[in-house]
Formats: sequence, C-alpha cells, structure tokens
Amino acid sequence: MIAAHICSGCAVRDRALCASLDDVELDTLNALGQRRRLTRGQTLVWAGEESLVCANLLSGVLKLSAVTPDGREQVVGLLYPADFVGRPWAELADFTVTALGDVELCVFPRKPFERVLEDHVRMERLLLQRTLAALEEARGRMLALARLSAREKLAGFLLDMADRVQGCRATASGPVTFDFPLTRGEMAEVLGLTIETVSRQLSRLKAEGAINLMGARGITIRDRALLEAA
Amino acid sequence: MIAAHICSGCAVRDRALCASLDDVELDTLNALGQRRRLTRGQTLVWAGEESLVCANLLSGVLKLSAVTPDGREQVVGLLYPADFVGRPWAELADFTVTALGDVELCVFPRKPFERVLEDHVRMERLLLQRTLAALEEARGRMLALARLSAREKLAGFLLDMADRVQGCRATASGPVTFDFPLTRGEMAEVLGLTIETVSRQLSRLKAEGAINLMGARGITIRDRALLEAA
DNA sequence: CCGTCGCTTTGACCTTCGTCAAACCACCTC
DNA sequence: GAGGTGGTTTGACGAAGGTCAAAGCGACGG
Repeated sequence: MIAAHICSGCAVRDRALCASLDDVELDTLNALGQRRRLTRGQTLVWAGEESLVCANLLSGVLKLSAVTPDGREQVVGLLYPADFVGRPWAELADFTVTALGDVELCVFPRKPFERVLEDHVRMERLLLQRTLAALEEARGRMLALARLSAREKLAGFLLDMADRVQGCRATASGPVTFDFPLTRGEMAEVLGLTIETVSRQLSRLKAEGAINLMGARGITIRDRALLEAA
Repeated sequence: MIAAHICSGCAVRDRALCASLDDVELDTLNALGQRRRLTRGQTLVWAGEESLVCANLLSGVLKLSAVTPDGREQVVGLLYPADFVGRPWAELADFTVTALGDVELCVFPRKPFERVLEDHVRMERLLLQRTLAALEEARGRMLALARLSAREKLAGFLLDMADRVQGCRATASGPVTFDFPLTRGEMAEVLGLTIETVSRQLSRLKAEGAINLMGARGITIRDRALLEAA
C-alpha cells in the first residue's frame, strides 16, 4: 500500500501513463520509480549517450533538442506535466532533454521499465496512442518550421502558449495575461529563428496592438483575432 | 489456408507489421485486407477528412503532406515498402497521402483493424516501435528543415536516396547511379525549399563535380565525401 | 518531323531573415 | 548607490533564398 500511498498524491496520477494501471499494478512500477528534481538548465539526458532512463514529467517544462555536428541547435519538442520522457527499446538517446524551469520527474531505469511495459498491455497501448499524437504534432511543426514566416511562427506560438496556460478553459476572446516559461533565446530555438528576429517580431506585434509586453517575461494577448490572422 | 497462400507470396510478409503474426493469425487480418493500386499523383487519404483506412505499403513510394490554410505545402514524411500507413484511433486524417509513383497497398478499414491490433499484442508492440522510430525521424527532419542551408539539405537528401536505392548494401565509396522517384518540385516540397533553389543547388553540386545529372531523373554520386562535407 | 506539354534550368531582382555591434534594462550583490 | 550579470532591444548591413519571367529540353502524339 506504500506505493498506492505515494502515487495517490501524485499530481499526474490520472493523466500520465500510470493512468492505465490499477493500484496493485502501480506497486510494480513504483518499486522502480524514483523522484528527481532538476533546476533550470540542468539536463537529464544527452543526445548520443546511452539511453538509461525513462520518466514521467510531474511538474515544470522540459525541452527536447537536436544539434547539428557544427553546433546549430533546434528544439524538437516541449514536454509538459504528465508527458512521457524517453524512448523505450532504444540503446542510444536521440535527443538532449533539458529543464526549462524547475522540474519534478518520476524516473525509471529503462530496461526494467520496458519489462513492465511489455507486461501491461493497457499501458503499452496508451504509450502507442501518445506516440502517435506526438508524431502528428512533430509533423505539424515541420510544416510550421519550413513554410511559415517569422511573424506567423510567433503568432502561432503565442496562441499556443496562451491556450496551454489557461488550461483547457474555453478560449474566451478577452485579453489573457501570463508569463513565458521560456526566454527569447529559447523561443528562437523552438521556432527555428534567431533571438533578434523573435525580439523584433514581438516588438512589431506590440506596436500593432496585438499584444502587450511587461518586462522580459510578462505578456498579455490583447487582440486574439489579430494573432489568428497570421 | 487461403490467406496464408495470398500473404505468403507477399513482398513484405516478413518486414511489414504482419511479420508479428503467425499464419493462423494472418487469416484474421487477411479477411479484412484488400489489395489496391494507385498511380502517380493519386491520393489515398485527404487531410481533414474522416480517417477510414489503414494500410501496409507493398511497393512504390507515398508522400505524406501537410498544407497551410493558404496553400503552402510541406511533405512531412515519405513512406517506403513495408511501411505502415494511417493512424489508428484517429477520427480524422492528419495528412494527405499521395502516390509518388505507381503504388501497391494492402488496405484495411480502420475500425476493424484497430480491433485486430488490440487483440495482437505483438503487432501492437511492433507498431509502437515503428511509431517511435518515425517520431525520431520526424524530429531529426525538424532540425534539418529549420537549421540547414539549401545546399546541406540537398546533399543530405541525395546521400539518403543513394543509400536507400542500393538497399542496405555496404556503402562503398564508389560512384552510384540511380533515378529519382521524385521531381524537382517534390524534392522542394520535402526539403522546404522552392523548385528553383533545388535546381540551382543541384547545378552547383554538379559544377563542383560531386554529382552528375542525366536528363531530369538520372543522377550519379561521383564524390560522396564532398557531399558528406555538407 | 513538328508542335505541344510538363518539367527543368537560368537570370534578374527583391524580401526576409541572419549577423554583428551597440545600447538598454532589470535584477542582484556588495 | 555602484557595478555586474544575463537577458533584451534596436540599428545597419549583407547573404540566402524566394519571386517573377523567359528560355531550354525531352517525351509523346499526330
């Protein structure tokens, strides 16, 4: 019952992969899991190194990034609470996983985790469905990276953040205020731009009255329609 | 035994998802499957429409493409023989699937196919592993689309094609000759460029002696190292 | 053999975005 | 309050690649 006890207080108990397990099954998994915290900038996994762990993200945001041989970097995915981290059955890690803010994880050693996965069809199915969803998202972002202008990328990104921040609350068109979990540089990495271009486009959107910027992190969406037009 | 008979002659019997099924199980699936041919340019699925089918690709090449509201297009994936087509459990199709050349498919109605999938853990696992691999590939291409120059994209693409064409034969560094399955326009769609840029970069690579072009389709890799340097 | 059709190549020009450089700003420590 | 430090903004400039336009090339049908 210890496991059930620990997990029952878990913020993502019914949204993460674990949602597919009952309390008894959870014991097995919990015996493997270990809580871990990361602070801003710390990295959990390095691309190309041996892939030793999988994890559930409990709180905070992680970035998944790829790097060219000569050092150009691209963020290829953002992970939010309840998302799954890592790639079962892969000997080497594909991408670098880094904390964007302070982060809490529930970490499992990869090999034993694979065994649990193989023994629990429902969990495996849930992972399959999430992977299919992630694949769709990645492909959607390929379109964005390759074909949208800097302005369009930014507008789309802001709308995305806004929706995510206010949970799944109905998107009333009233102004929304929130703080970025990312710096300009990180936004640039996500959108395939440079830091200067991000800054310039934000200034431009502000000048046009679509948004308002307060300090480096604060933002409020003033005219959602104007953003959606891009 | 009819099913086993049909499938046993299948070119991808032991490479497609079906590889996870024994001859008896294959009967179930075969009862659902239907051969279908497409000719160059025909499309199997339209993005946004109801998702009615899944399929195994038997021969030929398919492209998966996404389109912006205003008509800009991006190819987000290429599918080769033995690859799986479609997204189980999705009500709507995410992307448009179009034949690049003449194509043979083994098509299943989605809903019944999902049931088979749910009843065959090994097949579900194989699909999961393939989806994870596809996700990695998609993310790798995000890096390429966002951060590589036109020249680098093309060089990488040519090397890729060359490797794929000569099967998994050891990549001797001798010159390789083959035909593109794609037009310049399609290459542009894949690489996130315009047709003119593709043409110009190919001409440049030819001028530098890295490749040779014969007619619109023929190509030979003359200096592999030169391409790899990009 | 000629004309047409689809695709490719090449050129001239222009826009967008990246590069380099210099302030600027907020926040923190001393 | 002085001085750092890390992130941000702004400007001037240049290069890569997109756009528009015209010609070239090869295959096919008449």
